[in-house]
Amino acid sequence: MINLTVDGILQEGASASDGFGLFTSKSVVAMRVNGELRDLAHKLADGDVVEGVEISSEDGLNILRHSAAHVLAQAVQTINPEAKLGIGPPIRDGFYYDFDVVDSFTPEDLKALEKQMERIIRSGQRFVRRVTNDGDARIELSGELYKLELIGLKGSDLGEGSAEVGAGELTIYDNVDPQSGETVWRDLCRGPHLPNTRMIGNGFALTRVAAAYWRGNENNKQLQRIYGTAWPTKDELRAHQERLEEAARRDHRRLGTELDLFSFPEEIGSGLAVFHPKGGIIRRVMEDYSRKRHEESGYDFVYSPHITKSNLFEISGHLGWYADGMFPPMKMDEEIDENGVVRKQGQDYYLKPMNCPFHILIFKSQARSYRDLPLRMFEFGSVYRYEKSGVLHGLTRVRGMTQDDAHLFVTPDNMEQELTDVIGFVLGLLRDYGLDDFYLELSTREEGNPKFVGADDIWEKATATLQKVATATGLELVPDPGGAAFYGPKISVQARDAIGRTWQMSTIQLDFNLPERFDLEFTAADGSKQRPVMIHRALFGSIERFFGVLTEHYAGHFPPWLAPVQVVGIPVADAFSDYLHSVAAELRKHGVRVMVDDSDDRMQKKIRNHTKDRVPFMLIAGGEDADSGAVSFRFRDGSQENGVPVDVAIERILEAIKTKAQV
RNA sequence: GCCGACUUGGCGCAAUUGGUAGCGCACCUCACUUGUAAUGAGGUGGUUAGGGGUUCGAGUCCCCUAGUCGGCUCCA
Repeated sequence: MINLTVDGILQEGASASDGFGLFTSKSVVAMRVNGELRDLAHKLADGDVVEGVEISSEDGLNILRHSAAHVLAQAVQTINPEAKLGIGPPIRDGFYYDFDVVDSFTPEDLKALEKQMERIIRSGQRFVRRVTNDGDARIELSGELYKLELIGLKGSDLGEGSAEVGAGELTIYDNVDPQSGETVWRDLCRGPHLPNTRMIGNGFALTRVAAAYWRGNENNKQLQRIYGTAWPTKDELRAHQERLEEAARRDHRRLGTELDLFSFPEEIGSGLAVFHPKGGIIRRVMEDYSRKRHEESGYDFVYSPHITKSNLFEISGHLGWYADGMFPPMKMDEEIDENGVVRKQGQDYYLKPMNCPFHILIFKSQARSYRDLPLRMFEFGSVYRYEKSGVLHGLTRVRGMTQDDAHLFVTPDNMEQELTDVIGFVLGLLRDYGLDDFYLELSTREEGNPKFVGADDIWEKATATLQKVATATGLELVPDPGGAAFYGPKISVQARDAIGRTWQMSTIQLDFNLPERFDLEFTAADGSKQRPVMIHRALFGSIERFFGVLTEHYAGHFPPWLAPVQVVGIPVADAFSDYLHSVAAELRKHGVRVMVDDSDDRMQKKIRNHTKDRVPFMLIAGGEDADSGAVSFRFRDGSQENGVPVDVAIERILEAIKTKAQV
């Protein structure tokens, strides 16, 4: 008889000695004992504080997925005993397991492995924890070289490998066949696990195979990784798969083709996009509005060339630490005349990977006074970065892009006000584009790491300032210690889209390095020379990327102010084309992007076409409408409103455009 | 960059074990003139990403190059 506190209630003289006795609900799959996750089989001691872990909780799902990963590994080694085990942790929505195998897995292999997993699951093997020690484990797992490496690393920072060996005792989980009582498989593992494999149920699926570097280091061997997903029920698995399908339907690469917005012609090269007329309208409207807002907020518009002599990026330091990410130089060789005299000096020119040094030169073009500051320079600056081929992804990771880039040169005294203004500006503008669910991330330096440049006091002041202005927004603030660039701390704005995915949008970054390198200064009120602080800030990140994010956010249903075609007129029959043309002419006078579909398709076909094209307003007119001076609205969702007087219809359309409403 | 898969007319897809490229949409022509998601008929269009090889014969097999996709690593 022991005393336990179970789910917050004190049980004196409890008869149960483990979780099986304590929790009768089948949905409790593990427990927290004094804060530590334990198997249900864990023997409880007097005074323990115990909480049941529901399978649908975050901990429960992780345990389910981790157990599924074990079953996958067992299945792989059943089919291929030569496979060596890497690590197999739970991840968001699922799990993976890494294997060292001679031949990589195929989709057919996955089918076979799923079948094998089902067999293991149905056999109801028990997961049994066994404490071991380094020496015994090394003997027992002598064939598993990766596991041996993990044993050697026990206690150090393993990242995802921490599912294998934790800080406490070294443990192995045996899979015990319930009929024979024999151990049929084992894995080095910290646990905990489900009581038995049967509880994994049928809500799992293997999803894909991929290569992954052992312990995440690209200098290490690549292992074959199998990804899977696992849920408490088949229905939840199905719901997850439907979420993936919804994301696929919204994929901007697919919509870019379907809606004729942009393409990546192979002839131009990887990661280099062209915008088609319809995408061009959206982009231009995005840019126009951004320009207008910047103008209203006191930014100066500047322009700079796409290429520069190497010298500029030597001063900035980019060639020193970032040359791999830049396109290689255009070499202008020196010319020597017949007398051996250098007529023209050789030069390397580079495509710019960033705009800051150019803006700095504008700052330096004259002596600056504290009265000039803050100085805010804005440019839609096109930059080129030689991203590795494997990382390119639609518009969100490209090699040529245009940043909505600004650099603010401020005095240390300006800093707080300026940062407050910038963050307000950023959030306001993002909201205008239809994103309104944000959180902030504050990236700070790692204490004691010498790679971070700049004086301690200015780091402290800058970090405190960022913290203060970020907190003042009232948004959730996630710390990112050690995530700062070496030259300064930053705030990044993370936005959640319509289906809950988060995208890193704007960054606001302080820079103590470039003002130093370029020896920037201004004359203070007391006549002394002082160094300004630089703030880098991009709202969209890049226009291309933001375009991609908005496309996915709206699933192609751009709000009227952004839609390439805002209104399309559809006559019920040819005879009503002229009537709709006159309505269109009136709309056009107000700057509305409108067309009348007077092709000889049938009306139903036109409705179908323009619905698929995501035109926000379809205006339909036939005899009834023409007679009464009205039109009928049809919207993208299929709803309709008939007999709306033309002037009312026009007013509604103009209002929706003006207010940036979604329809 | 690494591992794997993939690349067939503008788009989406077919083509038994290698036997000599088809379909839908789009496009063009003609007819039809229609009240809320596909009118009918006819037609144009591909040396199967590019190059090389094996073979009597290659979209199908092999190699190289480019591109795409999924991951890994990376993202100043």
